[in-house]
Amino acid sequence: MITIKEIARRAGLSIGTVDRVIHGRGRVSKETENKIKSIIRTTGYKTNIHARNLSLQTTHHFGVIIPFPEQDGSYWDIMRKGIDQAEGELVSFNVHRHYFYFNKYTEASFLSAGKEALSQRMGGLIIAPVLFDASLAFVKSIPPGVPYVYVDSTIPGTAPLAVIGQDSFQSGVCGAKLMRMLVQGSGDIAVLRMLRNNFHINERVRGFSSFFNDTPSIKLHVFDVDGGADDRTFAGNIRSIDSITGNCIGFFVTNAETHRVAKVLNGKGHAKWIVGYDCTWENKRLIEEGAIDFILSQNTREQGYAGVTTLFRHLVLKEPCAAEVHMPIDIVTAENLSYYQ
Amino acid sequence: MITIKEIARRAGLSIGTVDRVIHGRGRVSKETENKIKSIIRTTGYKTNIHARNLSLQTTHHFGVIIPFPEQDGSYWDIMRKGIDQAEGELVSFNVHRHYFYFNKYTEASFLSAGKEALSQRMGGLIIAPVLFDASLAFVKSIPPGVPYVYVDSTIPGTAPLAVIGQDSFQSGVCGAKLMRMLVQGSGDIAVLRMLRNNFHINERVRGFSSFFNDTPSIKLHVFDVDGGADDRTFAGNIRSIDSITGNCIGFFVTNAETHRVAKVLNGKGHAKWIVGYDCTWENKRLIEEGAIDFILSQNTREQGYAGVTTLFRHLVLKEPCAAEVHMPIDIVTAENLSYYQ
DNA sequence: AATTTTTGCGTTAACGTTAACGCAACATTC
DNA sequence: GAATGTTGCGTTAACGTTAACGCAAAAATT
Repeated sequence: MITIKEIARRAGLSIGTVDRVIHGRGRVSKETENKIKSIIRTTGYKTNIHARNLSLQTTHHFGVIIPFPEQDGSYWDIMRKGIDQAEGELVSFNVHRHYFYFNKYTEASFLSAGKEALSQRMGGLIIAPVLFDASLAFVKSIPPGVPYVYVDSTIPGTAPLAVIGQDSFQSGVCGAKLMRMLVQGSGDIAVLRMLRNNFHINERVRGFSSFFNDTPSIKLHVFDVDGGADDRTFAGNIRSIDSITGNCIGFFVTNAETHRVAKVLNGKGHAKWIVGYDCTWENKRLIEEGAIDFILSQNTREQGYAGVTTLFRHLVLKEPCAAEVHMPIDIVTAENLSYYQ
Repeated sequence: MITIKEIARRAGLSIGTVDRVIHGRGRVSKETENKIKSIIRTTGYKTNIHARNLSLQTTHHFGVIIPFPEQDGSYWDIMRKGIDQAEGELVSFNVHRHYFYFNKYTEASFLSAGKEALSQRMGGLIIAPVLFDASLAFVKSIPPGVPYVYVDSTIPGTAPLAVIGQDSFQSGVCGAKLMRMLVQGSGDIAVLRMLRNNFHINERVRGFSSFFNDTPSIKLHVFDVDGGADDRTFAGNIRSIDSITGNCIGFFVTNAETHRVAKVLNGKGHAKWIVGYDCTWENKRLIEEGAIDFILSQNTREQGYAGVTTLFRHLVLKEPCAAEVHMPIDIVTAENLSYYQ
């Protein structure tokens, strides 16, 4: 591996000049600059990461702006696990994560979390842009030079370092395939839209429905359900949906609140087929008990992990990284449950 | 972060002595040693990885002893992808992998590959111990100080740094669950044991069968099939199995040769349900075409990746690592296919 | 013409660890 | 008692990069 010293020797210059060229710090003649750059190109010089970090002696602070861990049925707690794991593996590089939580139901909460992250001068940001307008506004206030990656969702028209997420439409299709295997022949299926105006959830519904487009023997009923309601209200809503349709034998639940639906419908014995989302603790427990049949995992933990490593590769290793990371659509059921978290 | 220099200062000694204690290089009095060790404990000293690597300036050579990539329906080529990816991510650490392929049908081939790896003085080894006796013999000849990790399988009674693999029994159970959904009601199912005396394959058969223990409406027929046979012979064997049983509507194929079975049975239109193993190129293509219904992935790519990173964490970072890594049992079907490799 | 500023480069200490080397003081061997 | 280990420690150069500092010479401003 060629070093700066060797480049300097070949160019008949000092390492200081080479360093200035590499970092574009100026105070170098055009001619010298070109000479050094050509040597760098032809020799394929790569900066020694250890020497750099030893010399720089910097700590890297990553800001993580996500909803409170317990929201969405503790969905965000899973992501935190992945983030913490990544931080643990990168201690040697002085990488530290700082959480700035927000309430996913109020824009002000998001904005203040973002503001706080910026005021604490994070070197990079991991953002869950679940609130579209607030995210758009906030992202514009991020100083240039501070890279940010999106997890879970994305905001078109912005310039993140990377987008990490899952194809929600296709996951809906996948859910439909599983439901089709459970509900063979003909029957009615309820699709529970757990949030209005949520891109992910709408895409899941769209993907699910598309699968049954040419299947007249299956009838879909789409219902809006307030996933944030208290247990009593929620149970009442689910029960009334069940009684309205009467003969729905399958329920597709479009977010991590699947367990709450399962508890109402399959609380005493298995009565309905249930396909839902996300490997939260509660959902895993209910799969084990047989109350949920399939869970589609967003690989939430891996999303968090990938968010940190992406920032790490960019900020610490200064290496290029993929602009889009598509998480696989994991199918989780009782028989392979224990290997997912 | 505390440094060696600081430890030396607190102990009233020089950094040379501290270094000797840390590396157990002797030439230090018992009393001094204890004093330094206690300071290390109380301060939680952790060696600076960058300084170490900068100083050591070593290249790490990892030997990878696996079957020829094209064997087992190119199964091993997938693992190679994961290994190469890991190497790519670790270039900064001067980590290099060297392949020593063997023919999985001859022990001599394995032994010579292993011998060659040792003669080239690899710092660590990744071994696929698919040949039990040969692996056992070889592993005994590995010099102490050269760590090795197993991928795919394991050899009890040996002392690998880590074992990376999948619970084959449980994957068989998982395959049975999927088959049960495809073959509802009653019917006959063929189980193709693709290799004799192979631990993994036998476990998969055992897991699959156990699922149907209490299901009298399903009748299982276990057949031994030579997965190494040429296409003509192979097709003949599959066809004769099909005609012997006559009414088998589901086929459980216990290794990556699933595509060859699917080509024979579902070559023209979907006639039989097929559940098999491993996301090889051919298998993926046949899932897309609808000739294979479900594939259980061993996460082969991730196994290779984990093999390299495990050695890396041990040899380069000198950090502890998990002794057992269980890969999830990924369920792959047409609707989520594109996100797996 | 005298001054300040800019340009273009070299020099150097520092980051933390490693391991070779040096060197007293003491112990052992012939 | 002279020669030869051994023990227990300190000193130092090196690894490659960074960035502050210094300093001529040339250019620009008074």
